[in-house]
Amino acid sequence: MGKRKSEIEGNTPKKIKPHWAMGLMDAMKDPKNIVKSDDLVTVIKDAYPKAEFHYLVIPKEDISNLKALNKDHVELLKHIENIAQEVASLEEHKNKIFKFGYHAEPSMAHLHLHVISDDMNSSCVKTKKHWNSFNTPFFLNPQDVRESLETDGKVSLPTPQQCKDYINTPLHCHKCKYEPKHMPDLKKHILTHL
DNA sequence: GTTCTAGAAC
DNA sequence: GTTCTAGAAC
Repeated sequence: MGKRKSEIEGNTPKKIKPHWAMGLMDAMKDPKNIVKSDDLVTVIKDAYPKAEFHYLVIPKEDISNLKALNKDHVELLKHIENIAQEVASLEEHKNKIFKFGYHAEPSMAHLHLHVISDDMNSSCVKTKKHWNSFNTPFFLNPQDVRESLETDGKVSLPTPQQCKDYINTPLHCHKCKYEPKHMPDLKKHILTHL
């Protein structure tokens, strides 16, 4: 293995978050985004929903991402999952199916659990990455995340290469065997499952 | 994360 | 010629 570019150039390998990655902080503070909150978490609507309903459950404790978790956070994760289930069960979501997951490599700082209806029917879904981040193993099951934390004291994550492969997986419908030619094709196709 | 757009794909 | 996607953004 060759040296990484950052090492060759003598840069610090530690990544610095760009300003846009801090967006959840501000979104969390703005009352108009807040769906519900308690001592431990805030639930907001995703600013660019990737389905008809799309929420984020965010702990108030400053946790950057899954890598920052330890066994002391297991109860918090259980709480996050419970709140996610509560939000999904709201009356306005009657007859909707929801799924829950953490992105393996989130773009935004601050731990957040996605609570998203399974229709994927949204004008904000535009790219293969959008699609695959919710419809491949890039979308991590919350129980699996919590159980690996309980067992190992840290969250078991796919490697960066596995993440790339998940995101670059050829497009496929999440409800049937259909393999679309491209995103506009897929976006038309999913309307048949509504 | 989004926006924009060059050039690939058709 | 138009549609679509992938990569830069100071």
